Amino acid sequence: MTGGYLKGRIRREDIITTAVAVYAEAGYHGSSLREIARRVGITHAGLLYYFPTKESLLAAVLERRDAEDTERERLAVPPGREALAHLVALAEHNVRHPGIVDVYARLAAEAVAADHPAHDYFERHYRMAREYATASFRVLAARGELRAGVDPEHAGLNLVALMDGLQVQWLSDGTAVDLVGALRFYLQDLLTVPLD
Amino acid sequence: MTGGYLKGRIRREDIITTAVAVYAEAGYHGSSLREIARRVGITHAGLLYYFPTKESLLAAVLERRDAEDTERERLAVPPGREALAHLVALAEHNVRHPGIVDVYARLAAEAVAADHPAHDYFERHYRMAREYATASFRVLAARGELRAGVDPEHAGLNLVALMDGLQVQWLSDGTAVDLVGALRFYLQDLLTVPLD
DNA sequence: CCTACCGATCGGTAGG
DNA sequence: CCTACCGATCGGTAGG
Repeated sequence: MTGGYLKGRIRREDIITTAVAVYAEAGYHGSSLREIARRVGITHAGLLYYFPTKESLLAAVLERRDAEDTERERLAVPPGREALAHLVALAEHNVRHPGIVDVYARLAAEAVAADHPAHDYFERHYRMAREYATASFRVLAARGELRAGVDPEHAGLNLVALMDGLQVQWLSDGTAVDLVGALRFYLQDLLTVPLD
Repeated sequence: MTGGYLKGRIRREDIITTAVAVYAEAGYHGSSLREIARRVGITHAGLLYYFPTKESLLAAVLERRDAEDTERERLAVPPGREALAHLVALAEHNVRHPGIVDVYARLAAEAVAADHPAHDYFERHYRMAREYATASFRVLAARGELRAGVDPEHAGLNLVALMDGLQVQWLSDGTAVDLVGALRFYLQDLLTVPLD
């Protein structure tokens, strides 16, 4: 009777995917379980059968993102020039999928509040992103591929901040902001060798 | 009988100041007129006597910010090296007043949604900020004070994005992020003369 | 500015 | 998974 389990797993994934879309439109606090459930085609009480609280659904959304990110980035490419090039590729991917960008830009801003249920997640997320970026610049510096005077720590922090900030402006007005071009310019300007 | 008008004006300002604080904690959609009114010491119906809708209060908050910014920045310093140095000073000021940073980081993220009441405000705000930054880099370039190969347009967009992104990380975890140092590093690295 | 109220919506629970 | 419900809260209005 694994059929029952399979159906439940598919339904759970369906709910998470729908939640991502609704969070993108309304933020976490602005989203309702009833709206998410309606799009899935069940009642909000039915949704609570799968996720017992609103917060537990948010946790599941963030866990999925972590799983995807870990698979795509951290394990796939060690810190270095290639990792930075991959980051540009990720930005290109995101530009073609605005929904993904939207959710995390909104959640990150909501979660600066210390009592937000996703606060710890984003604090950890940012710390790891900074360390990964900084490590990449250190590798470049050791190979003499980093322009003289560039501090890996500052460059790493600024890279993560830049990606976030570009996303907000690009979401606000996509026609006025060349997200990928600006990111590529920032990175190439720091290197003494071609980025890719 | 201007006393009545004066009292009303003071009360209005009081409501706006309180709204800024509540928006910082809960965002715009997460804030309630009742909570803002409670802190002011009136009922939510009383608040609606001064601001007939929730949205009209948000508009008043943004208008005040515009007035402050215009006075402090646009008119005071023409685009150029000094304008960039002033931007660092503004960041130093903001770091000492986290509440201000908090509201606008939250609102900007909420307002990427096209139907958000502050959407147009932020679209305009970002466009003007980009133009001001870009103009500053153009002035530097004309004087030979911009490092070779630096595109003023990219540098301007990236400066605005960087400030936004740094603010979110700094709000998330103030102990781990040197906002002013990172901003100063970014700017100094683009110039061939001392920033200040 | 207040009291008193409206319809709508929220997250969550009981019981099946 | 659903029906039916709970207490709480929301923005806004009437009438003073």
